[in-house]
Amino acid sequence: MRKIDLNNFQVATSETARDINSRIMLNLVRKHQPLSRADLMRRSGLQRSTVSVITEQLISEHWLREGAVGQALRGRRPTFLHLNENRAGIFGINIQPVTTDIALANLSGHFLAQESMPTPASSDKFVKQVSRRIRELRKEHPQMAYEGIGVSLPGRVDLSSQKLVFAPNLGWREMDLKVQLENATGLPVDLENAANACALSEFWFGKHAEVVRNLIVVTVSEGIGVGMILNGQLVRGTSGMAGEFGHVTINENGPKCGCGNHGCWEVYASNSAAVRYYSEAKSSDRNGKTNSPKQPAAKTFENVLQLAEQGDPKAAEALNRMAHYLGKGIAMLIAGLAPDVIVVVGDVARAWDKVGPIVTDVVKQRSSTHATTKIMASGLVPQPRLRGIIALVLQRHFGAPTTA
Amino acid sequence: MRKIDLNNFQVATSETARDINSRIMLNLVRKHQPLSRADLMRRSGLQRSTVSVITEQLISEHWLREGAVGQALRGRRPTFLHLNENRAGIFGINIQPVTTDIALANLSGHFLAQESMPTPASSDKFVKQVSRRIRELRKEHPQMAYEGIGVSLPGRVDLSSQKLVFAPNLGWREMDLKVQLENATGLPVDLENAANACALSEFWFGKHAEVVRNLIVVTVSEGIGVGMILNGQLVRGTSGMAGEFGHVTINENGPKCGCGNHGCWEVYASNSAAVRYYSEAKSSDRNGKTNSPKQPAAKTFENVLQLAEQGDPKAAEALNRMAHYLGKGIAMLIAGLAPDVIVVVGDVARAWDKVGPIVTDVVKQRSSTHATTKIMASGLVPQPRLRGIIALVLQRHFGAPTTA
DNA sequence: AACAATTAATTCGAGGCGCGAACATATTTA
DNA sequence: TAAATATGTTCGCGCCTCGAATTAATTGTT
Repeated sequence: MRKIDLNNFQVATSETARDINSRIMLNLVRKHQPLSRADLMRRSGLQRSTVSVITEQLISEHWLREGAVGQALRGRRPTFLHLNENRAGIFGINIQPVTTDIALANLSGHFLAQESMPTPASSDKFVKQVSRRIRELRKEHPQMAYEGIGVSLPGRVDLSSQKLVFAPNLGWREMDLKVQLENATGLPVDLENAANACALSEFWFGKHAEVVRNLIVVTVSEGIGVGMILNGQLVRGTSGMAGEFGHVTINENGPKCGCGNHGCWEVYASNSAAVRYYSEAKSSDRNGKTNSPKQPAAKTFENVLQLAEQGDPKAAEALNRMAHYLGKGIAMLIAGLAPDVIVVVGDVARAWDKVGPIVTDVVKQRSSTHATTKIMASGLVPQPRLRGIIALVLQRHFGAPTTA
Repeated sequence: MRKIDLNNFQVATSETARDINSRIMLNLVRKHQPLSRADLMRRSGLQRSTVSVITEQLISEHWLREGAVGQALRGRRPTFLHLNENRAGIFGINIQPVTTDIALANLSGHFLAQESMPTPASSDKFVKQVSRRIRELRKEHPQMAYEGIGVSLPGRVDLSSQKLVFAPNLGWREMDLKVQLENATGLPVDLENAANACALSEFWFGKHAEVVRNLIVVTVSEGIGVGMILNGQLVRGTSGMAGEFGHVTINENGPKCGCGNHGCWEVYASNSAAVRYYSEAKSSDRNGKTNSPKQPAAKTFENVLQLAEQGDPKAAEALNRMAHYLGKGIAMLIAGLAPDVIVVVGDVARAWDKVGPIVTDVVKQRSSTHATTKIMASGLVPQPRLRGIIALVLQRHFGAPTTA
């Protein structure tokens, strides 16, 4: 149960009940469509009359549309209701150090357009290029009602100022991306950390989305990010800094991390770590017997994955070590937060047949508690960052209304 | 923003708005009392007429009572409103391995009675003794309207079955304490883990309670427990197992923990750890030069605290080490969850002048993020477990209503 | 002492909303 | 063709908040 926030509450008006119930109905249609008014009545527990009125209102506001007439063994046939998917067009932007993706999605999270471009060197150029592309896309899809823009970032967004802070991998300096992009496009902009976006993606579009209320996403790339859904909502912490479990110290005397400390989790379990493990194994080989003079170089994690796939034992060993440490960190998350599901996102998910069992083993060995967390690799939801960003904007209409 | 849980939602009725607004008003009075109807109007933003009607209703339901007439420079004088503290009597029971506390509190969290007894050896005896004592207390305070019983436990409570599980320090076997106690007393019973209870206590009665929405309590005794308030509500995780950060591995090769693993955080930072550090230092002395033949024995953490207070260097060193490891774990919590406040509860809080600075140092050294978490010792709220248990029951009436 | 100004609190009609019964519509079965 | 059954709509009732008007109580001014 939530405590009422007396510094930021909202009283109920005469329209509050309608707001609550129409959101519930909208969600029921989203989940179970197609659905008749009678179905909605049964699933919601509202009166037939109430359902009728709310449905009429939602249709007039273009949230729902009537579809085909269904079958019935006896009696009048039901008129099916559907989400009007074009009611809200959402732009999703996924900024990563090298590449930036832009997508246009509808209410169902389906992409109407998707494209990539090199990430501009400065935020000014970014705003210019992206806003031009968005103007063009709007012209190409004039039938949509545009809701807003969601941006996934490889860093943290300060909650109060909505400015980008702490994004070491991106060269941009602290800046007000939100206001600039809003001014350039005329659409409302929401910023969100990439790990949080992935968590939202799994939470709204994942296969377990229907039952799970506590879910954690671990994004593994050059670093490690954690996005947490607890009690059915995103955990952002003070000023949006929550989720930096990647910088929890695993070993004080470990290698130095980009954050300035030593032996952070991401130093041991990120893609970069696997590459390091591989090259270390290689060089130790050179120092000893050169039993494999033709051993190929692995400059990227992609290489390591491929080599492991091809049966290279050193690459497999590097993956093993990475998986081992991944398991340690995940064990920490399970002990402390006991989520229903932990989803691993990133290139490593492609080798989950090898990595997954090791992670599970390490976790099993360390879990004394009765927690029954499922660990799985992403892949069910393609483009998790973009999808999550869509979900972020989606929440405005499908999320629980803010009452009290 | 929360996602609506379609497996467990609540539609709005015509009374929903009243429910929301009267809870808001109840909370406003709780925080700012005494308060006039006009004050409530200004603070809530509701219409004067609405405030008047809701006030009348809350008075007729005995939640509020009218008090003195206030002063005003001009115009009619306001009639002050107060919480009717006796509207709800709540029994708080704090079970610990050795001692069990029973308290009777009113709506304000003030104790009308408080007593202790040795913890019974079995749950059957516990139910018998406690329910008899509660019957007697009810007779002694016949003016109260009794709301329920809250029980703080040194273990985890399974969310779905509401049974006590995973309480290694308590000798009782897995059992249905809730139902037994409800049958014996006729009052509704809520069970909660002790760390969670402390978190609730700080959240509802602590000095920062008015502004903070993300708060973590670390309870330090024989083990370490963590209670988390995130997004203004308790995080219990799947089936109530969240918060076992005490069993996160700090050092794989460390001493064995009661949970079966090695080198858990609580092996390094609990009271028991400090006692171990002290006795290790002592024995190493014996092996070397016996420079302090009269060095006293320290069998309990209490001893270590006293010795450190008296200037014993070995005891101070033991506390230092404990503080150091406490800092490591707290740094993990800050990196991952970025709460506004972390409160340390337990005997160690009494030595916070020595322990606090060390903890802060370790955290500062490790925090690369911009999180601005305050770390403090408890002490502001006496009897945190009992108070938290009161808060747990309090939430039924003062918490946000469950809408959608 | 009388009256205006000011603030507190109540009253009352209007409009939004959900409830539930009655009614209209549509289809199958006897 | 009539009864049975299911979907969907209409309408009056009661609950709720809003906002204007009204009553109540107090101070300052003339």
